[in-house]
This record gives sequence, structure tokens and C-alpha cells, in this order.
Amino acid sequence: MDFKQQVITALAPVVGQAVDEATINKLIEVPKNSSLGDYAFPTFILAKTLHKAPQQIAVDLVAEIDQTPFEKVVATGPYLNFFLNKANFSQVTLQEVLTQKAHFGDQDLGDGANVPIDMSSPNIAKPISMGHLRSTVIGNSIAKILAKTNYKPVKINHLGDWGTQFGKLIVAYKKWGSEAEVKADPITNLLKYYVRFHQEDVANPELDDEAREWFKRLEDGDEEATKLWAWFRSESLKEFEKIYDMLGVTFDSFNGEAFYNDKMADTVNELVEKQLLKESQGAEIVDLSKYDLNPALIRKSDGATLYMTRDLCAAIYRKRTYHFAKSLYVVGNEQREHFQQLKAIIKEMGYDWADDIIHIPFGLITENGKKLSTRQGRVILLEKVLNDAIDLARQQIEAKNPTLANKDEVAKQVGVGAVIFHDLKNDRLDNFDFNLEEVVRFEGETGPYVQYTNARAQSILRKSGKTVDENASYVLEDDEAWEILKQLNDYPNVIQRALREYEPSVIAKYSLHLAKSFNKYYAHTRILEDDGMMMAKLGLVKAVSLVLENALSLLGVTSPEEM
RNA sequence: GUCACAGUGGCUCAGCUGGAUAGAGCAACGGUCUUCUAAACCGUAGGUCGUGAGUUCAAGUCUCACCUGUGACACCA
Repeated sequence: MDFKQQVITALAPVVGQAVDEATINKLIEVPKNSSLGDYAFPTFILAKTLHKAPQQIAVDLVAEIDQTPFEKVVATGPYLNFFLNKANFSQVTLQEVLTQKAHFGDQDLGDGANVPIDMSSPNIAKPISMGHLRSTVIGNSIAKILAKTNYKPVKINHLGDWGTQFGKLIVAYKKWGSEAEVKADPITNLLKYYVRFHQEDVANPELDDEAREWFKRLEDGDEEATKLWAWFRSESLKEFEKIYDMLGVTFDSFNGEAFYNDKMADTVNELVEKQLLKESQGAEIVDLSKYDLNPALIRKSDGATLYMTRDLCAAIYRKRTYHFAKSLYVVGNEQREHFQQLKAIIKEMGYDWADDIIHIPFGLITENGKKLSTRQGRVILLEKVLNDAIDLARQQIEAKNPTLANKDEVAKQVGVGAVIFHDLKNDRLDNFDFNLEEVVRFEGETGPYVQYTNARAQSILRKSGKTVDENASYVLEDDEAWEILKQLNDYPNVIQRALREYEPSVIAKYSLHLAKSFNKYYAHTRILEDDGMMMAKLGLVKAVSLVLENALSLLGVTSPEEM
């Protein structure tokens, strides 16, 4: 429920001549310190029209305002501080959460519209790295946030399954590889061939010519080349699936680069028809100088198409297939200009949906300050990180809760949860230097901290032996419960903001704050004690658990009931 | 060189549309488990918010300049 409206309604009659309701709404703020109330109204802007000092205005307004809906309204300096009626707020909020359960916070902002999300997109024959983790978990979380606000996300894994690297890979495989090796451990060995190719072609540049030749054969539909390509692709996908399983991520489409091969000509033709294609230095480009952008390369001087051509083709295909409201691309920040160009070309083509193309960039992961590079074999393998995290979680369980049932399953939930949460808790655009100890930390501001908080809440509910019934009396008025109640009530706003900014970290931070408030309450208040308020307290515990689980689920993190 | 993004306590980061004494977590030090899971809680210490101007009643937040770091700058994706 929106308690801010109470404040607006109270203020409107007394300041109505000077400012309208919309302005009041904008000016009202939430004080940083809760001793200053729940909402505050600064009086500065009234000073000019009323010709009085802000402090005096605050004092005068307090005298005039109808205080009945509130616990109290006081003037503190130039501010009017509103304290809400805790009993009412508590009752209304808890009842709402307990009634709506996992649907608390659901909102219809999308009207069921499709929103394709380009995410994850690993390259065939290369391992999934920490860099792909970012795109995968950010995209997955945004998809869940979209679904909660009644959009229909379409998760597209735009696989890197085409390109000159396949020429290199075929050459390397034929020279140094074996079928048995690839079958045994596809990614490791394919990567090994690829890295070796890049080592050897420094001294033997003719390798590059061979690679080009093989890629040409692949493009021309040569049987041997196609067979190898399809085999590399399917073996790689099997490996990818193992990791996606661990992360709990699924996709609606695996249409990658190769999927657009036979659709590219239409896109290029359309550019020609619309007279957007120009020749420059032997290549064909779209001039974007009026957007202050570099020209976009559509066709190389040898006639081959490029990344941009393919993305343009895919953008148009997605519009025709999904009739999307927005089309999202969860891709690293270093490709910012690429997407600016993409939008500009679509605009030039006369499509009114150009601005619905939205690049959701994220920061770089480095190791010891250096950019990771597959070519040089400098990668952080996601599978290894996940397994390390799970092992560590398993050790923690042995140390702290050795009698726990299904330890392996919980270790997986906690370990993987830690890795996902670590990636989502900070602003997307922040770069971070990879540090295993930091990623798999279980204390402080981490995923396991939130999971643990929920497990404690669950434990209390189990031990109470009572069913929390949504129609009981849920009046709690102490300060520590109050902090929790305000946060519970704020959850729908938090989801809105996360959606508006395409920012899962908003949810992650919220879950940390809520967990912290609850742990504080837990430490100081005996819940399973019949002091006449036990049902109300259990209602609070249940509500916290529901919202923590929901918030974690929006991040793609699971919530073990015990840990 | 041009453009973009960033610069907050030892480290990692919050700070939404400018608003009341700048908040957490790690690390350090000191407390709290015979009672609901101590993966927790409480306390102490630690900051000229890169630098300098400007706009405003009010600037970590907006504008400009400079410094530092990172990234992008057509035939890779």
C-alpha cells in the first residue's frame, strides 16, 4: 500500500495555493535517519511565495495540518517530519504480504508484451568464462524481473557459432587433434587446439591462409567442413548445458550467428534499396556522421559480412518474429559504440522501433588488472569457479551444521548462490578484478548471508508448530520491527526501480538490507515466546521469508530451507 | 589524439530524480552462544567524497576545466 499518499493528502489543503500535488509528491523524501520520521517535506520552496523563513513555515504548517492519520507530525528546522501510524501500517502491510505470498510485488507494467533478451552468448569451442557469467546472470535476472512485471521475456542465447575462427579450429583439429580427445573433453581440447593455432601462426603465417580456405569451404557448404562444424557445435553445447544447469538458467532460443547466414542477403539488399550503403576503401559502409558516429562496416572488401551485418539482421528478425516492446542486449560495455551504430542504422532505415533497441552494458572482469583473453589462453573458467564455491560451501556445512540432511544439494545452492549474488550485487557497470576468495565469501554482504537469514526464519516457523493465518492481528510497534515493515512495504517500488534501470543490483541490495534488519530483530527479540504477540511476530517472520525468497528468486538464487 | 565510462575511510562498494550530522561489508581491536541455526548480533577506531572554479537557499549528487585509471576508435565479435 502507498502510505506516501496519506502524506500528500494531508499536505495538499495547507500548501495547495503554492504548490500542486504533483510537486508535493516530488518534494517528499524519506529521511536518512528514521528518528526523523518516515516521510519528510522540506519547506524551502515555500519561502519565496510566503515571504517567511523555512523554519517558521514548518512550525506554521504543523499547526494547520490534519494530524489524525499519523502518529505525529513535527517540525524539525525547515522540515516537516511525518511519523506514520505503526499499528495500521503493520496490519495492512503484513496482511498484504501474507495474502499475496510469492505474488507480493507483482505489477502489470508490461501488459504481456514480448521482450527478447540477447544474453550469455558463448562462443562454440571456447569455455564459458567469468565474462559470460555476467551476461548470463544479469540477463536471467532481468528476465525474471520482466516476468514479475508482466512482460514476456524471451531469453536468446546468441551463440558464437560462425566466423573465421572455425577455419582456424578445423585446421588446428586436423593437424593436432583427435576425435577421441574431443569426445573425452570437448571444450578443453578444442580450446587447446585454438590456442596452439595462435601460438604457431606467429611463425607460420601460411596457417592463416589455410584457415581462411577452410572457412570459405564451410561457407560454401563443403561436406567435411560442415560435418566438423556441426560436431564441434553439438559437443560444445552439451558442455554449456552442464553449466547452465548448475546456474539454473534456461533459454527460449539458441539461434546464434549461423542461424542468420541465409537471412543476411535480404538485410544487405534492404540497405541497398534504401540507398544507405556506400563504398569506402573497397568496403561497403553506412555513413553515420550525422549521428557523430564512425561509419558502420556492413561488408568487407572481400564481400564477407560482419558482426554488424549479423546483428542488424537479427534485430530485424526479432522485431518480425516477436513484435517486441523492447529488445535487450546484455553485452559488455566495450561494445557501447557498436549498439549506438546499430540503433542509428535502424533509424536510418526508417524503423520507428530503433529506440526500443536497448544495450544493457556491464563492466569488465579483469585478473590482476589485465583484460582476459581467450586467444592467449588467459581465462577464468566458470565451471571451476562454481565447483570451488560448491566445495567451500560443503566444508562450511561440515563445520557448522554437520547433521544437515542433503548436504550436497545445499552446498550447491549456497556455493552457486554466492557466485551469482557476488556478480549481481554491484552496479552492472562496475569493473571488478577477479578474486576467488572474494567471490566465494559467505559472510557479510553475500548471497549466503541472505540465504542464511531466510533459513533461520524458516527454522522458527517450523519450530513454532503454528500455521500463519493471514487474517490474524498483525500489530507490531517496536522500532526494530518497524524497520522491517517499512522495507517490506517498499518491495514493489524496489522492483519498479530495478526494472526501470535494468539493474538487478537494486534487488540484491534490497535483500541485504532486509536480511540485516531481520537479523537485528532476531538477535534482540524472542519470537517463540507467548507474550500475546506471538502470532504477529510469526507473521513478520513469515513475511520476511516470503520476500527474501522472492527477491533471491529474481536474482536467480535459490533459498534452501535449512543450511 | 578523439569519444565514452569511472575516481567516496587500508580494501570492496552504497548513496534513487540535488536537500537535514556521508552509510555498509571486509580487514583491525573489544564484547555476545546452558534459551528460536554465532554463515549471526553489539561496540571502538578509520573519510579534505580526485583537484580547482561555477550554478543554487542547499552539491558526493548538476555545469566547466584539469589530473588519474579503464575501454572503444571500420574490414574480430
